[in-house]
Amino acid sequence: MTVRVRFAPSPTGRLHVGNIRTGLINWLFAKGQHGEEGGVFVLRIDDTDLERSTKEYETGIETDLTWLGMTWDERHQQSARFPVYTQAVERLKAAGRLYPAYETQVELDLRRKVQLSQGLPPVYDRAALKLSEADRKALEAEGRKPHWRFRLEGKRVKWNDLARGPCEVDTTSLSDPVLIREDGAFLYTLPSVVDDIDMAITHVIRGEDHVTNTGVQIEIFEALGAKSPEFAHTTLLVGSDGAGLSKRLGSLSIMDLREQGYEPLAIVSHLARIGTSDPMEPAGSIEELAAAFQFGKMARHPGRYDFEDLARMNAAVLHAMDYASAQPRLQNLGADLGETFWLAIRSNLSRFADASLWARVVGGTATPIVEDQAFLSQAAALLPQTLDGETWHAWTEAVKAATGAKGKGLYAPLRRALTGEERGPEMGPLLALIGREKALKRLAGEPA
RNA sequence: GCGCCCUUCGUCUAUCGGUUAGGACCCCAGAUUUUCAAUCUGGUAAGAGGGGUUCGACUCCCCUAGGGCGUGCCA
Repeated sequence: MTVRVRFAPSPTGRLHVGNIRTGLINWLFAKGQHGEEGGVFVLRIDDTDLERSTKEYETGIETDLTWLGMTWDERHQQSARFPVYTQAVERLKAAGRLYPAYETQVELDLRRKVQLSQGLPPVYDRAALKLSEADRKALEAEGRKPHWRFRLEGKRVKWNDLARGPCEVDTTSLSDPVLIREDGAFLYTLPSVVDDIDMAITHVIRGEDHVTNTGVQIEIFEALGAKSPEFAHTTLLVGSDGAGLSKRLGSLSIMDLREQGYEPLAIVSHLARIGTSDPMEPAGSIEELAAAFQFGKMARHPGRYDFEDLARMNAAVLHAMDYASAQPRLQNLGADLGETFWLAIRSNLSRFADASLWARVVGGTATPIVEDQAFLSQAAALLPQTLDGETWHAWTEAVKAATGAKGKGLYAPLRRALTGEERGPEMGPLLALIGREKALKRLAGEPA
């Protein structure tokens, strides 16, 4: 059977590292399946909240996924499926599993507080279940509108979780979930189940914050006469301070990371490897990550999201990037000075955009840093007529012999004069790229 | 409060009753017959605390401490 997974973000904000990790794990699991084409990755736009959902965010989600290489095979829109949800509602009502309740949020809050203060679990007491037809009429005559709750069977719901092993949720200790709000809006729970059934989702993979939901949702799957999919609940991410990160990470949106110059492959490799036994090094491609994906490799405790790891990943991705991949982007930066140039600078980059600095040093104007002009003049006099990749070694030997300078005292002043920078890529290839004319001027202390 | 999950080098982790407790990152050192970086090689470094069970426990059980999550007319 073909594996079918889904990723269902709400277009109420940009994708951030927390929810993209869930999406990525789904993608990796699906695409890592054996068989001709791997599993199917379904993108489901969860825009049932019409107030907060926007087209801009929807586009943003697609942009981010595409950029990361997480292509989708199917795309669905929940806002287009309200009739389907209504049908399911009718079936649940007919089965006696959905009942109207009339408490206001204020009343419910108060009741919860009272329960808590008495040391009781804050579970809905099902008062509405005891309402007679006349009671309901009376309440509606007062102008109250019902919200609808799903009547839990109150049993131990069990499943074998792909990530956590055997799981059990005791639904007797849970409140009957509200499926339809007073204003008629569907809450996440029902559309999610109905869609999983209709879209033939075989594996629901999500964060462990959904474990309790799964207990409830399995009951809904059953109430709708459907077989539950497999479930996998992965651990959440915490920040490097160890505090939970999933719900307060506006600053870690994929868009921000992109703007800060992080490579998609670095982001995806990092996210796929946090909390796993795989080494923290970049994969060659997202497909490679998929091939290596296994739930068994993931730890059961929260993984730390560490920016320093991401930065190192990013540098490593750049260091290994071939010219064919880099070339179009170098052109965009106006920094395409050929393959030799790219190979010379890539191992020194931490962000791709840094390439433009070296393009300027090589092809544009640099202002030399001069401390000892006499030394530089001596060196300039020794510079060969023609420069190539071997020149640097021979030249520095000659300068050393002539001046007695060595080590850092020899190389650092030359680097600073020739590039105007304290640090950078290997000077051998760089010198040849800079060329004799510019090199001489810079050694003379003139910007060139 | 209650429920579920978790706790091994600084960090991410392997181990599924007997191991010199392994790997990766960071860090340190050496090499690249003299530079920062990159690269290569080597090295330092760990089982939260307390009780059990067992010939033997990181591994199984209990308690404590700590962390994550849940307990919504959010998703």
